[in-house]
Amino acid sequence: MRFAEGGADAVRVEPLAKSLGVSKGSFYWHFADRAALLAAIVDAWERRGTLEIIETVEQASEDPAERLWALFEQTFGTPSAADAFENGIRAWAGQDAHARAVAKRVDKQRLAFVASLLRDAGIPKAEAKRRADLLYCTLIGEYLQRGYGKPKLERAALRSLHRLLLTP
Amino acid sequence: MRFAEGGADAVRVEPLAKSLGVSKGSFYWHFADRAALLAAIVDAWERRGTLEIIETVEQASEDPAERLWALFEQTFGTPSAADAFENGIRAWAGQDAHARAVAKRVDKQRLAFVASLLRDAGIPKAEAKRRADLLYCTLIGEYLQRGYGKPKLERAALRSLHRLLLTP
DNA sequence: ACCTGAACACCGTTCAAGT
DNA sequence: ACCTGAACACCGTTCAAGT
Repeated sequence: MRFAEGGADAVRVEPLAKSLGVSKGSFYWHFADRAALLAAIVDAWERRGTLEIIETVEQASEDPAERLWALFEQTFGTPSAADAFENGIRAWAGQDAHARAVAKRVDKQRLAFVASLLRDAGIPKAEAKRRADLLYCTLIGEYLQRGYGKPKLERAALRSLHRLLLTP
Repeated sequence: MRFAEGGADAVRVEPLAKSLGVSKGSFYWHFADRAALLAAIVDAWERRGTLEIIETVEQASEDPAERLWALFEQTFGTPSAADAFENGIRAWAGQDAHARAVAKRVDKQRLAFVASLLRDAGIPKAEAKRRADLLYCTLIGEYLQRGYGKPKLERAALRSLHRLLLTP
């Protein structure tokens, strides 16, 4: 999808219509306007953006520390188009109310999950929340950097982070 | 500046010319094209984006741990237009070669500075580098979230991070 | 040296008209 | 129910012509 490459501005109706071999007028039968198409893209992301990862992590192990590591591998692991998608959404959330609402909901769910993981690993509740926030910032910062360069955090850095987050 | 609000796409020559009360044709006397204007914006950011912070931090204290805290206050402190500017640059670096080159240079300089701060605080070299990467990811992740919501990391989270980063 | 105005291309949007 | 084609607005870019 174009969205994963150039973000919201790369989603243009005339080129899209051309690549589908229809007139651009036809686009307006399917969507009210360009904003509606973008909203549909954002909505699709919301559906995929939470449950998938949580399920994988919960099936990975029973041990909280191992679960945290499984989460690291799922999210910091091999770069994919999903990273670029995240960046596009967040950049666009700065300008679009709907994208903003969706991004906030997704963030909230993910943060709650990470915090519960850390509590299971024995970190007190308030500190678990703070560390979840830290981890989440680190993750989306890493994604942002991947958008214009190589992955920044290799395995050794992730192992450090894993250890630091579980420090009593 | 428009760039701090909507990023690179918010920088348009016709509206700019209109707001300056000149014809848009006149714009092309001062800049080769829109890309050249954006390049100039990015270059100005590069000049401000490194030295300022480093100087402030070095004057703040002699003690490495206090210096690290001063860095936290400088960078995670009160949100400003500079945060939004960072986001705009990084988003655009995904699509523009010049912005990418500048962003990488800035990242490199800042990371070297943070790593040296951590080494001064007694963290071994390789681990200092890893932790610098972690801190930097966290910072730009925080900035990205500020683009569409309230600051995520409050003082308590920052103090946790400060302590974790200095853990032997 | 700096600006204007007209021209063209590209894309978003609308809409009457077609099947 | 779905599509076309023409029309209009907005903006990037060029360029001959003005001062």
